[in-house]
Amino acid sequence: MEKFIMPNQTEIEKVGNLFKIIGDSTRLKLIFLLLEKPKTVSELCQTSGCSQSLVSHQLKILKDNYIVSSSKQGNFVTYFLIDEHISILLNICRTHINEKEN
Amino acid sequence: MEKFIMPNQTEIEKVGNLFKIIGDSTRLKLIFLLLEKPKTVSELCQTSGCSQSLVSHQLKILKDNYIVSSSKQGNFVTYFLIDEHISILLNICRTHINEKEN
DNA sequence: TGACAATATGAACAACAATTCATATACTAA
DNA sequence: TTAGTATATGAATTGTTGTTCATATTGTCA
Repeated sequence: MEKFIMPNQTEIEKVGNLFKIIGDSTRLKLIFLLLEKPKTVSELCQTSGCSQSLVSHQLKILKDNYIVSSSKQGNFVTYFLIDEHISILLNICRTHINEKEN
Repeated sequence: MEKFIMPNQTEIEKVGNLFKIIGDSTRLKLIFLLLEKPKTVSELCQTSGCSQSLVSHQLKILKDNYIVSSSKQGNFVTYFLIDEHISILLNICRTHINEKEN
């Protein structure tokens, strides 16, 4: 049990925003794909089955929220997850789901 | 580092849904208030500053998603968090935010 | 340079979700 | 039973967000 400190409204909104970002199937799929290993936009399009435009739009949102970063080699842009918190969050969430639902 | 297993579409949607539930400021505020200790609807209205109707609506969503439960004594209904996963999720998220933003 | 490939982006649309308002239900106490 | 309190809920509205479409940008290689 961690010590609990009630966050102020600003922090509540930041936390809420992070969960909102992850709380979308398309973005979450991209995150899971990147969890395996870094990938280019076109690889993400293929493996996710989403359109190129949609993938780019959602990657931008993930990037603006410090969840992924990218590097460019020629025409290709490779995206990767920035840190491990996301991975931990996802694992806890999956545990929660498996316990609470059928 | 945890072992990684790519989830299927169904699991992705479940995980996404859970994050979506938490990813709303009003619900998150209620969760934080309940993290301190169980509270009645009217207590939640007072401490959150939200209308009674809004609080009830959002509590229903939290309940439908197995995040809170409730018990009734007379006219009053006390809500409480079901398990500790939420608390862990929130702490990780707060850590993430403090590291990545100013 | 010109043609092509990979990615990004603005605008429009459609779907969805949060909030409010009015009212219903359930319970208590007189 | 009646009045009053706590909570729940349906419908309407408003705001937000995901997705698509068309097009722009950036880089490669003949």
